[in-house]
Amino acid sequence: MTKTLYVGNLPWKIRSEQLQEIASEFGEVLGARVIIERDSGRSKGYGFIEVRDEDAEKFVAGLNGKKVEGRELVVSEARERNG
DNA sequence: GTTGAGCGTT
Repeated sequence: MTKTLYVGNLPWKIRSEQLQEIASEFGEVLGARVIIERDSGRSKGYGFIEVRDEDAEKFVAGLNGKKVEGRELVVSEARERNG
């Protein structure tokens, strides 16, 4: 089973592939997705990662507050899209 | 050439 985590406070330059590499140091990242504005092509400054449900707590503990490009990431379990 | 709390584009 997998769990989706919300990742906020991302630097503007960060993309999905960067996010996956950053998160991969805490475990296996099954998927990463940084929200990019369709109009401007720039990052919204937050994204989501998909990880093992059993590893989700480790990602939250590791990524939350992690310094990336001089900014601390904010990680928590993502909300449900249908809600 | 900018900005900074939040929860998902085509």
